[in-house]
Amino acid sequence: MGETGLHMARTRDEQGRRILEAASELLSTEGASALSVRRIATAAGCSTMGLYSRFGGKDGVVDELFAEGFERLTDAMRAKPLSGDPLADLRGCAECYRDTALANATHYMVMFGGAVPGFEPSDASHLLAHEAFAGLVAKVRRCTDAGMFQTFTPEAIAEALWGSIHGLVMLEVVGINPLGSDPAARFTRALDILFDGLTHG
Amino acid sequence: MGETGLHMARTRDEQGRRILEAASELLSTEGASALSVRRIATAAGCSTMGLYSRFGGKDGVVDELFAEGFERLTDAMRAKPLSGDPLADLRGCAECYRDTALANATHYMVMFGGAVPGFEPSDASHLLAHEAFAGLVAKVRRCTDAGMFQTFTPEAIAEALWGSIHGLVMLEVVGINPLGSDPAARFTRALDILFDGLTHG
DNA sequence: GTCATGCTATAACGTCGTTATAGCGAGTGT
DNA sequence: ACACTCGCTATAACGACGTTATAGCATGAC
Repeated sequence: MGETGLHMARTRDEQGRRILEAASELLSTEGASALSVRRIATAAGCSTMGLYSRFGGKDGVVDELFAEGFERLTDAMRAKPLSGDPLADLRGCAECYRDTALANATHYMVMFGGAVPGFEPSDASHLLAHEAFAGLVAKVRRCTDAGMFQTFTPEAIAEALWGSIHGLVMLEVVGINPLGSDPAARFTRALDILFDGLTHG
Repeated sequence: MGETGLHMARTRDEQGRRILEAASELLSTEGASALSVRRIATAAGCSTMGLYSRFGGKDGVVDELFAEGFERLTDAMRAKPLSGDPLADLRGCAECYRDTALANATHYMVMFGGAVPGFEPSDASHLLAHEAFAGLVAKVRRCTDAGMFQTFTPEAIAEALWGSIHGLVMLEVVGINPLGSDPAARFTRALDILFDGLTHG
């Protein structure tokens, strides 16, 4: 629950940590619309200027939440132990991605949904996102190295996988479900199709 | 360019049409952040109350843009003539979806990206979205009827396809591209994998 | 002719992100 | 010990936002 990212505990002072924790709590419990400078400052027990002196403004705080979301995603996928079956590991990674995204739906909307109107992630945060993607590429490469996928490069496969997974998760997070079907089963079926295509059926 | 949806020309008066046209123009040229009540009213040549008396507020106008976006999507996909090859038609439908979404990127962000903070589509607009999905299901059913896909029901396949396509398009619209690869080739490769999976490779 | 009704435009309210400003406490040079 | 600078604080203000209240004014009914 309350545990936040690692770097914030290192580089920020007590007040800065309180601000980030208050912002993360607000985002988790009330969504991105609750992320106002005044509300964060009040919850953190300081004035609005506390955000500006430490983070340069609202976007600076949001950028930390953006990074926090990616850290949770990468950490969750990294935490899964590797088995002898690269294919099963990759599938587990996809399921783990979905579980983590749903468990941090409001963070996910900040990361990919443009939930904070003018926000653009910093270069450092973009790098975190890139690292998360690199982890997926590595898991795909284990399959291609084992000769399980023969169509494309690991990077190309990871791109297609990530895009597809992202779309399915995104529709689930925002609650779009034209047929009212079970999202978990829907996700599993989509993975079935994708993996059938990758292993050439 | 300036042509708007059909229903707005029918049911709205001159001023209402001007408001919707100004809003659509603002969305297309400057993005969702330019969609403020005051700016729309000024561009339409009326007072802010003109929006409230006709559309009940900002969300009423945004709901029309939401519907307009779905109409453009369904119209574009319906406009493609059917060939004798259901599989090629379905692929063409997917490519058409991407082309239309990219050509109306700001509309697409309103429809799926939550670009307007508090906006929730009306029931009527939800129905339009459902109809768009039904069109995709019909195109999938032509393939299953021809015995080309044997794994799942047309609805389940359409769900997986739509989610995957949506994710790839969404990442492209917001400019996320970790490897800097060509988006069109990326999209085509993802479709290759999906269709390989559907036809059992 | 008088009244009611509905649309109009203006003004106001509360909130937003951001900036300007003034106060204050710590460190520094002499 | 004292004046001075500097960084951080809190308060207040600015412009813009969505929305609401209000008053003016047209038109139709009787």
